[in-house]
Amino acid sequence: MAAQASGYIVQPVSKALRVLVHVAEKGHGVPLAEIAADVRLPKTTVFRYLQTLVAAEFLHHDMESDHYSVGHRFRALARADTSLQRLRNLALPEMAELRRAFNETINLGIMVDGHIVYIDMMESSHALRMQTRIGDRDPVHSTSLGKAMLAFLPEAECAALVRRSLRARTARTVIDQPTLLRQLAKTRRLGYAIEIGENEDGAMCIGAPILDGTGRPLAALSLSAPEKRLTRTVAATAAAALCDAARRISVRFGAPAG
Amino acid sequence: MAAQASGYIVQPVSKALRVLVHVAEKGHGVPLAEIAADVRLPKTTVFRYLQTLVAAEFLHHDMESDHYSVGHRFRALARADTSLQRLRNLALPEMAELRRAFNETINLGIMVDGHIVYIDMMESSHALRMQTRIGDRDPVHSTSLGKAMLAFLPEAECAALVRRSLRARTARTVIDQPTLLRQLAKTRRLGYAIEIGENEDGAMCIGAPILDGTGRPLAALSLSAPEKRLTRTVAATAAAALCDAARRISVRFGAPAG
DNA sequence: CTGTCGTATTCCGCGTCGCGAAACAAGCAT
DNA sequence: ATGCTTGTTTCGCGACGCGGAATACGACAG
Repeated sequence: MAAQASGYIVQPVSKALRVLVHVAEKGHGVPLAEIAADVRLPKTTVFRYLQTLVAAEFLHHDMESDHYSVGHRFRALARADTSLQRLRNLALPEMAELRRAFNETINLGIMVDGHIVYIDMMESSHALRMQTRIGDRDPVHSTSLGKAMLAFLPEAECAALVRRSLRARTARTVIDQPTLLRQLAKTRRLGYAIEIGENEDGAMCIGAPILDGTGRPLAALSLSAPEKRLTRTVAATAAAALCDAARRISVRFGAPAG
Repeated sequence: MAAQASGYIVQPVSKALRVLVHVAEKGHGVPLAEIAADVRLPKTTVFRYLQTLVAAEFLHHDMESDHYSVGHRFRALARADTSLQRLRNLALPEMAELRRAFNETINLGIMVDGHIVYIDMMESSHALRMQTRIGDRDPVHSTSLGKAMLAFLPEAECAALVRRSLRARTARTVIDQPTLLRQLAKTRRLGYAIEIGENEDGAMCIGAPILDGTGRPLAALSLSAPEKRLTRTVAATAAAALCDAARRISVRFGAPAG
């Protein structure tokens, strides 16, 4: 194992990972003895690592046969990661096309524990342009991305998020719950969300949700621009284009094509 | 953390996994400080875990921004696991149908470091039947599963595996390399492999490869039965059925339908 | 250029806790 | 029964992981 190099290697961790890799690489359940032999570590040690990995649900222990195999925590993480990978790949060309068509900043974001985080972005070439950095977070209720996802979340989850205290980012941020719910209903009807100066003074934003096969929003696309530049008619065509793009991505995730 | 219960939890491992989970759950790169704060562990400790996780390539460290994100080792494991999951799901109904049609033992196997390992199996109801256990391994060159996969492997890899010293399992095991290569050429032509008493005396086996979108074999299906019971004509129809089943699974993995 | 953050690293001495041989238990063959 | 094989538990030694504090680096402001 190439576990040296940096002097800051924590042996237990390093060795436990070797065990994890070994179990994951075989497709089937493996017994303790075999693992210990293959990884060249004392049975006792491997035993402890396995217990720990099982407790963390990275591995699964089948009591019947005393075999170890990959656990659901590991699978869940993997799935989350690959779906993100996939999302980026599918979204990037659509975003490029949107940027080309409108020359405004296009964002791709997901929701993580009640916040919007930007996972990709293409900037407009205007000197005056909206800027967010990948990895940044914004509140759900003050962004078009957030509203677009909120609107298509299952009733209960949406309600829970709206019920939290809503912080005002600007003078125009809507912090009144009934008002927000009304906007969400409208978003559901139109298929896209709008936000004007609610997150950043002078900026506005249009967002459309990307849904998976079950109808759950897993991300959203948005176009953001200075309020002045987005005339009513441009905004309308942009909204349509965003919805089209978002829908094309959605179908690749199993959403109904209609 | 539900890391108690069993008294055999290794703290460094347990805590490092928490760090891993945390990084993987956010879709984007995370800086050390944020991780440390979120996981409620001292910066120094988290730092060491990160170093270790990066060394094992479970995480990736972007030197530019000093951000940590999931690494390719993790991705590779995840991919391997999910494709196996998928394989089982797709193969099971096909296997059930084959078992029903011929009432012989049907095996599903993959190749792992130069051996065939059985990852699923459905038994015939005959008293005299072939039996392997899930997780068992057999040589590549003495099984129809192995030959089926070998034949469709890229030239170089196939050659490397054939070049190894071939151990004889029975009197009829082919250990002569030219002979084996000739059989593989035939397998490529027919689309399936045959083995008669080469792995187990009195047993014979027909195997067909499951290919992915790139044409690489990722598994194989086989039917195994006592040599006596498989007449020439039954063998022929079984081979055709196996190939059909294998092909149906292959297309689900992106292989050309033709 | 100089100070002041806010990061990521490095140092280092303390004492925890992970280690692994060996003893134990539980199956499953012969 | 008796030998195997497996997983589990015990226990005392001392390596090594720990984390506070000190340092280095870099970004930004004045």
